[in-house]
Amino acid sequence: MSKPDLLIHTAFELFYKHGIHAVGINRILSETGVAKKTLYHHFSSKDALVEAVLVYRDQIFTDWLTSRMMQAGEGNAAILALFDALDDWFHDKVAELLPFKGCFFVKANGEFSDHAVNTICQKHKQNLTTFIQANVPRRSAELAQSISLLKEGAIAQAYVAGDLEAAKRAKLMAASLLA
Amino acid sequence: MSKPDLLIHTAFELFYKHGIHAVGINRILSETGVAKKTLYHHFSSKDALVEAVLVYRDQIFTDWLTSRMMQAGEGNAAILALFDALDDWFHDKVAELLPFKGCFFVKANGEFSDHAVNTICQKHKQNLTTFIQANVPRRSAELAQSISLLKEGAIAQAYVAGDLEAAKRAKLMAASLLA
DNA sequence: ACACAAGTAGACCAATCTGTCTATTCTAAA
DNA sequence: TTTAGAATAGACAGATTGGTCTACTTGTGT
Repeated sequence: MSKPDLLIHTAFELFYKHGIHAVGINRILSETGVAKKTLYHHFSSKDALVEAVLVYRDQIFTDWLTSRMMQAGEGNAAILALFDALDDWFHDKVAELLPFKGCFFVKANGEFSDHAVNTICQKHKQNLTTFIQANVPRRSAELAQSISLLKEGAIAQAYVAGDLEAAKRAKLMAASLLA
Repeated sequence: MSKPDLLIHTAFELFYKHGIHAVGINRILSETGVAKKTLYHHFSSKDALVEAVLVYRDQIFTDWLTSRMMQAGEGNAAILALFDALDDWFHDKVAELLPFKGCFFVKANGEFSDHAVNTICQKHKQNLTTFIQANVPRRSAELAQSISLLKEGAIAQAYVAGDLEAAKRAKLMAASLLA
C-alpha cells in the first residue's frame, strides 16, 4: 500500500473510533511508522488529510451500499435491500466497513462548523438520497427524503442506543411507505 | 447566575457549536470572565465539566420535550405532539434549546469511546424511549423503539442534510405506525 | 551511471492544552 | 467585627498540538 493510502486508511480507523480532534498527527505517524515529513509531503495540513479521509470513506461506503442495492434489482427491491445491508453492517458482517461505530459523516460533521468538512458530509448524504430517489415510486423526492430519514434513524438508534435490530424496524416502516 | 451555572451554560453553547474537543478550558474562561482557579474549585477536571454540561442539557431537553407531549394529552396525541415539538425546534422556535445544531448527545457520543460520556448519552436516549413507551398503544417496547428511530432520523436529517421539514415527514410515518 | 523523487529520523518551533499555585480581594453569615 | 468560603489575576508547569526543517538514504526510470 502506498504511503498516502496507508495514512488515509489508518487515519480513518483512528478518527472513526476516537473522533477527529481527539487524534493527533503524531499518533497517526507512530501507528503507521511513516515519517512526519512524508505526511506533509502528500498532505498540506491535517485538514487536508481529514478531507482525504472523508473522500475515501465516501467512496468505500457509497460503492458498498449502491452495489448491494443494485444487486437486489431495481425499484422497491433495491430500497428494501438497503435496509438488509444496514442490518449486516450493524452486525459487523461487512469487513470493508470496519466494526460498526455509527455514521462517520454524522460524527465528523458534529466536530466542525462552517468548515469544508460540513460541505463534504452534506454532499455525501445528498448523493445517497439522490440514488435512493432513482429507485422510489414516481421518483418522488418526498419519498426519497423519508427513506433517508429511516436510514439515518436506524444508524443513530443502532449506534447511540445500541439497538442493533434498528434496521429491521426501519425496513418494515419503509415497506409500508412503499405500499 | 452562580459561577458554576455560568460555566456550564457557556460551555454548553461552545461545545454544542464547535464540538467538545475543539473547545479548550481557556476559551470557556475568557468568554465567561471566570478565573481558572474558580473553575477548578467547582469542577475537578474538564471531564467533570463536560459531564455536568451533559446533565444540564439532559434536564433542559427532557423537561421541554416531555412537557410538550403531556400538554397535548396522553397516548397517541402525546406521540404526535413530539414531532410537532421537533418541528418547532428545527425552526428555532424554542428559545430554551438555543439555535438548532442537531442532537448534542449524538455529537458528544461521537467524540468519545469507552468513556463516561457514552454512558450518559445512552441513558438519555433510553429515558426518552421509556417515556415514549408509556404513551404508545399496548405500551409496546417495539413500537417505542420505532418512534425513537423516527425521532433520531428526523434530527439527523434536519441537521446534516439540512432538511428542516424532516419532523413533518416523521410525524406522518409515526401516525401510520400508530393506526 | 545518473538524476530525481520519495522516503527516513528526529530535532526544533511556537502555540495551545489541562491543571496547579501564590497572593490577594470580595462577600456574607455568625 | 471577625472569619470562612468564594472569588480574582495570572504566572507557571509539563505535555502535546500542528507544522517546519536539515541531512541523509532509498528506489526507479532513463
